[in-house]
Amino acid sequence: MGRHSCCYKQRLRKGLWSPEEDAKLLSYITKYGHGCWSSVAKLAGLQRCGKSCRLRWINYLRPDLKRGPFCQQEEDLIVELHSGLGNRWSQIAARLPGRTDNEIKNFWNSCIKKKLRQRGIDPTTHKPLAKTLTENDNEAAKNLQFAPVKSNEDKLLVQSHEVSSKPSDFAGYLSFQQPSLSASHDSCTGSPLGFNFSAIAPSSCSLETLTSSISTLTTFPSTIPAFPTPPAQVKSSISLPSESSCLTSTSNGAFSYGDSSAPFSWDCGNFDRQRQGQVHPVVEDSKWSEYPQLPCLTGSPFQAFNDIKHEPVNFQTFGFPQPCFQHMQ
DNA sequence: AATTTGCGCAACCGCGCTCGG
DNA sequence: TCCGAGCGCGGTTGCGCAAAT
Repeated sequence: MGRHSCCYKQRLRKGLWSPEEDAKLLSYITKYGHGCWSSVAKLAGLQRCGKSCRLRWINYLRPDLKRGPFCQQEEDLIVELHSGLGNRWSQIAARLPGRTDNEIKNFWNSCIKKKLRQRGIDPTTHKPLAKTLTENDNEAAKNLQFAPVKSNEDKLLVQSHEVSSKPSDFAGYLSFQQPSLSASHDSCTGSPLGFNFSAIAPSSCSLETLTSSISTLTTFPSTIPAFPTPPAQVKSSISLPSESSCLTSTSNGAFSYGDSSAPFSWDCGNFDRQRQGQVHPVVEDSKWSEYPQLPCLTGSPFQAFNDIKHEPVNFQTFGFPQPCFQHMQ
């Protein structure tokens, strides 16, 4: 813990607050409110800088603080919000009454990060850890990713990753596991955009098995928020990740509304942290030829993978509600 | 029993923004 | 328009305690 330069100049106290200091600050703010923090310090008779007083009040003395350990519901909400907002702790805290940004940040860094990693999820991207992205094609094939996601009948889930296990495990895993889905939201409107789900596929599992296993997973849990009603007319869209990010990104099958000229668009997900939660621009029909196109991936995932595995291309889009497949390497 | 290591959390740092003079 | 003070936020530090050695 360092000390503010103003504290040096004015020989102000640093470090932990004593109960007496807390009492002074609490008593003063309860009576008069805080107003200008630099004057609070003086008027309350504290040898502290205003900044320190503000922090102490916000993180500890405020009467509406909840305290105590985070419950599972709060933890889930933090993960969900973080997937859309990133490290914007103050915005996340605004959605958790009684919790401070500092508290949430500490909880994230000390607990949640670790838990996510244990589950094979990258805490930064909220996507499966991409440990095999640089390995050879055979290895990449085991990590084939299935992007979308949702059919007209509110069915179908997403995607695979790898793990070493018996082929038979995979079918069982998908069939019996109630997946922990996380919803992604539009950061502007707050409306749900899509869902992330990762299932673990054994490395020895054939892609045919994998495909059939996915098809057995057909029901959304009832807790998933309502999906936005798609408009009558749907327009395909494409968004462009940066050249570097496209090599390491994963897909979550997010839906997004386009701008006013495009009633609805859908893409294969978020490509890097900067773009997460943003509404991607809709590409005009006439501009499509300017972008790298993949083969139409309406066949099996296996075929799709074979078609695109050597292409350093971003992704493929389809009109809602067609599923598509994506692969990164 | 003494020492080391790891972890959680409170508090500080430093940057960028806003606002008033 | 410029400048400085104040504020808010995300990142970082280091204290204190418990577990491990």
